Amino acid sequence: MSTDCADCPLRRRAVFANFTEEELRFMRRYKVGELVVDAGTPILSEGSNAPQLYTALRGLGLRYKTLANGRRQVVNFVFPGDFIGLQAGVMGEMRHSVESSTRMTLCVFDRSDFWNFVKGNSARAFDLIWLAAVEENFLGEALTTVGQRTAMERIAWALTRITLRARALGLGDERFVPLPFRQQDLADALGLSLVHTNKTIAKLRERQLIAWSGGRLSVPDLPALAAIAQMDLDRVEMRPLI
Amino acid sequence: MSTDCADCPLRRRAVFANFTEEELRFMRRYKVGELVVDAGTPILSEGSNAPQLYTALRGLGLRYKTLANGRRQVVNFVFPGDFIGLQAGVMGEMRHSVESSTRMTLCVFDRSDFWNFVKGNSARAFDLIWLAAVEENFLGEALTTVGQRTAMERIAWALTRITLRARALGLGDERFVPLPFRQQDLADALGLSLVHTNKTIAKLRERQLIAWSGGRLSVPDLPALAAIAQMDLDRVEMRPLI
DNA sequence: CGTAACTTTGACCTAAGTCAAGGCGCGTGG
DNA sequence: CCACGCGCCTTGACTTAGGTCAAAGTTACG
Repeated sequence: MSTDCADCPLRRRAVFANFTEEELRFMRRYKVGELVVDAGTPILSEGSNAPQLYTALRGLGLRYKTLANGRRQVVNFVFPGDFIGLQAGVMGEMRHSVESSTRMTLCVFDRSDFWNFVKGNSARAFDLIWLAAVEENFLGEALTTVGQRTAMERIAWALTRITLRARALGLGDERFVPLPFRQQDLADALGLSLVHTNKTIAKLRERQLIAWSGGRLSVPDLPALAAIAQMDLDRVEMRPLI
Repeated sequence: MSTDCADCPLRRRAVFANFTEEELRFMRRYKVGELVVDAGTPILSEGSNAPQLYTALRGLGLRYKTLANGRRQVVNFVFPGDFIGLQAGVMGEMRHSVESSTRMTLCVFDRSDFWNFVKGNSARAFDLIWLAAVEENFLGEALTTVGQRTAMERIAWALTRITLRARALGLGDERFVPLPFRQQDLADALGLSLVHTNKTIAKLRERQLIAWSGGRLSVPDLPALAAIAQMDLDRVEMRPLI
């Protein structure tokens, strides 16, 4: 059963820009359905010329690239509100794969409508540029993290980022945030080995800076964690929704 | 003396999509001038709310981020045709700095016109999305490189990418490609120390795979270099021009 | 309950980092 | 005109953060 855009679970969240009635009608024209996938399902794969684009509505996932030698780089984590398939929409081919880490609900669009979508509503076009710029910014930060920070700093950075992102979306409660990823996923995101990731997490745990088990993360003192990561906690940004 | 868009040095290059007369007129409306800067000049800086946006016309530069502890991550190299300041245009603030490595010529736009620009021409809006998606794709690849490849692979990857990019733009000749960056820049782009970068380059030189001196790079056997980097040489992409 | 998918721990190894000393080309000014 | 200084590249000796291997715990679940 497909939800109407007016009842989209994301619209209620404060992070997302508000839509007018007219904008809502416009969006409704492009939504072709809803997709629910189980944890561990491939959604798009690298090199594929996907006919469908998505917006994540519920659940978490991973974006990753695979090398010839089998190593894997997790490029980002997918949260509700993320647009999936921009590269396919614009370049005709995905350059990374996307897979669910929990059960996910996705809002489905047709790739063939992409151009009309951009043409038909310049506010939405602007939002897509915004989304792409935010992603670009994130990847620049991730690159900086993997290129310049120590293992301890990287892990602190990733957990801080995830906590911020999840809280902004109203996921979890004031104590816990959902973290359904495996340590291997985190390791692959940060360019670390699984073993070293595990040992570094253990250190953070000993120092009472985090508690992570059963797919839930608790960060009692976020500024302290952010300080380890050498990051500013300032800037929080409003995100547009596609 | 500002060149007219019709005579833009980039339009002649085959990589760039062609403009109609009408599109040309539209672009001309937004160009407010041309800027020439010497090598080593800061163009935009992280955190700044730049009033001007640019397209690189001639010369090469660097995008980079600086950490609290002074370490620097070079996020990308700037080539002719690159749009500079998208983040400022859309988010109001740059999240990385840009600096010239050679004398550069830049095409100047007003940030305040950005919204009208997007609104006034959906083909240009589409191009901006494209540009952002290409950058996102590049950063994902760079992240994968820094996260998963060895020092030797990283250097081979970077030099292959640069050679491809420069050749596509018609820079240099069939033998040499301009490479005005310092080894420190390359090291900062790849998350390696200067010393290790130098020693790795020396190995590639011994094996006759590259020759780099005097700001010029020669790669006699690109497929061999690409093979070391574990990359596909397939996909070459048409780029739009702003 | 069995088993497969994760996490944890310990012992050992190596790719890459750090430190330090030269080298080399080039521009400037005595 | 040459020498001094400065920015960049090169090389060698030594250190270390993080990787690899291997084996034992823990969950989650059919």
